[in-house]
Amino acid sequence: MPTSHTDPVTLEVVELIGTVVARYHQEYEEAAAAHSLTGAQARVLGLLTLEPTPMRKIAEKLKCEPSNVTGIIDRLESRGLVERRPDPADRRVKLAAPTDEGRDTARRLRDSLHFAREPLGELTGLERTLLRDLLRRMLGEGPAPSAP
Amino acid sequence: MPTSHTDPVTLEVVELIGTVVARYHQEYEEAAAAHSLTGAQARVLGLLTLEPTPMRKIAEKLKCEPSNVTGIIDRLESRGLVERRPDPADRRVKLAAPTDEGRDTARRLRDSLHFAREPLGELTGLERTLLRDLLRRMLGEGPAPSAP
DNA sequence: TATTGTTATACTCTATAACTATA
DNA sequence: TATAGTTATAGAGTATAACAATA
Repeated sequence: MPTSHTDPVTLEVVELIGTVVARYHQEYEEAAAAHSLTGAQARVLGLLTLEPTPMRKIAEKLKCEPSNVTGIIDRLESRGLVERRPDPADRRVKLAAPTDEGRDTARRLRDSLHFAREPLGELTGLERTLLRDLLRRMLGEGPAPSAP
Repeated sequence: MPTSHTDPVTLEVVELIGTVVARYHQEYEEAAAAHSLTGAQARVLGLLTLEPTPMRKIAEKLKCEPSNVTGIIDRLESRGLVERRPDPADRRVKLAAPTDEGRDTARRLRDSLHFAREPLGELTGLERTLLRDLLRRMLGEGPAPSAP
């Protein structure tokens, strides 16, 4: 039963994943910088394009303290990419939402993220399906290897 | 020829890799914090355990400006985990090297990084070999699918 | 002249604690 | 009283520019 954590194959997979992580982050930061955004600002902006979000919830997604979100939204707002709206249901809450320009910036940024797409070009459709199923199982997102 | 960058499988793989990256980073930061180190300090300390390294080269590995390395090494040095040594071959160069305590801390930190080992426990040896070969090809590290 | 490391400066992200306005 | 958001503060990482020592 090959579940050892120190066999050569496992160690190499760990190292390869480390390489993937490093490349992913580097490209993400560069793509953000190309739009004059920091990584944190880019992440928040991307988050808000899904739906207007209370400050508190943004902090949870970012896994940081709520007080930090104030500054990040401040800077995005001062650039006209985000606005604060009142929540009709609870006057304590402020919803952060992207402006039209913010949505446009987020879209262009998303399109510029080539990583994990360029490299995947090396793999056939079958191999990508295989990779998807392996990653799914690894992440415990159900072993269901559905059809491509 | 399935090399599209927008088919459902590719998009899901991209998303899964994003999840892997997020989990990896989170656990790395937590492991570093458990040893009272920042992520950057932990990365540098790990780097130095491979070999004593000139300040300039550390900056290249971290992909940051050399001026930043001064502060990171300062903080590691003030805690007794790292020391600066002269380079006999070039008196301009300072080599950063871990102390015994630094090496010990780096080892304990490395042992505490469970990610990409725990999740891999879900996969059989054959599946891990498969995953390794897919990641290798994706990263352009040679298509050689050597035996497990 | 060019390179290595450092200093000085400014900005962003981070956590902590105290504050306000609502609930 | 409890919660949402903010402010104030301090520490760390980052880039830029200028500097001393050495090559």
